[in-house]
Amino acid sequence: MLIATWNLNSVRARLERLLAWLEEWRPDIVCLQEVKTPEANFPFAEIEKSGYHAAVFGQKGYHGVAILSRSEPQEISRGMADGVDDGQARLIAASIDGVRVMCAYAPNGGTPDSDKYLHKIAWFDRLLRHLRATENLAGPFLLCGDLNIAPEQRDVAHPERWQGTVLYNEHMSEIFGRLLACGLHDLGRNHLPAGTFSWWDYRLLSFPRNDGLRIDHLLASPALTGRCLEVFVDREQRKGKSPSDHAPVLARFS
DNA sequence: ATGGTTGCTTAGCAA
Repeated sequence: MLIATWNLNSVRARLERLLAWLEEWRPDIVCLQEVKTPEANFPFAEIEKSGYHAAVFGQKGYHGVAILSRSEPQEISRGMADGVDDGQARLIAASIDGVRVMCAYAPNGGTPDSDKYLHKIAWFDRLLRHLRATENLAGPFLLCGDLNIAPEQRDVAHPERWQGTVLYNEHMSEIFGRLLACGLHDLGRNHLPAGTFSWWDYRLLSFPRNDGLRIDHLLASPALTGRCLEVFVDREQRKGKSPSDHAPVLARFS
């Protein structure tokens, strides 16, 4: 079983690339972030033609998440259902082939002194409550997505330059640690060598310089962690004509 | 210190 997470940065701007990539890897489940479209404009037909179901939580212009799967998704839930509505589509979950899969796009956080950063912190507080309240972390569970946190020094190409940013600082590492304290395992930490990244800024020739961060994650419950055979980043998808600024992260399970 | 690049939507924001 192959499961992937990919911040596409617009599903419509990168549909041809996505379809070719689905054909290349035929993953069983794909968590997409930043689809940047409401459900009404989501390319369901093209994706279904490729043999995939799509569960979508969309929004006009910004954010938006989706789960693609070869088997039909069950028990789809959108958002956190905690009475808070920040108007941002960042979370969708579904049960597929006996695995509970949650696809998340965490707030970026803007700058450390901004309201956006406070919103990021509050969002993770809500996510942790939501996880504990609604999901069975004792079963096969996977939290995938762009969490906008590089948890450790090994996840940052130039820690001295990134230290203190919204993507890499002690508070963010502590929040990431609280996710792990729920009993989840960071599959990338277990299977990827230090210095493996998933995102490179569009600016400053970041990718050619490999000035990247590992901010896209697959966090698995113990039931799944033991079945993880390998994790890899498909860097080819950061190359070529109009790539996303993120590369897909894939995990293979027995 | 600043700048640099995308996508969505059409000037400016978010990343």
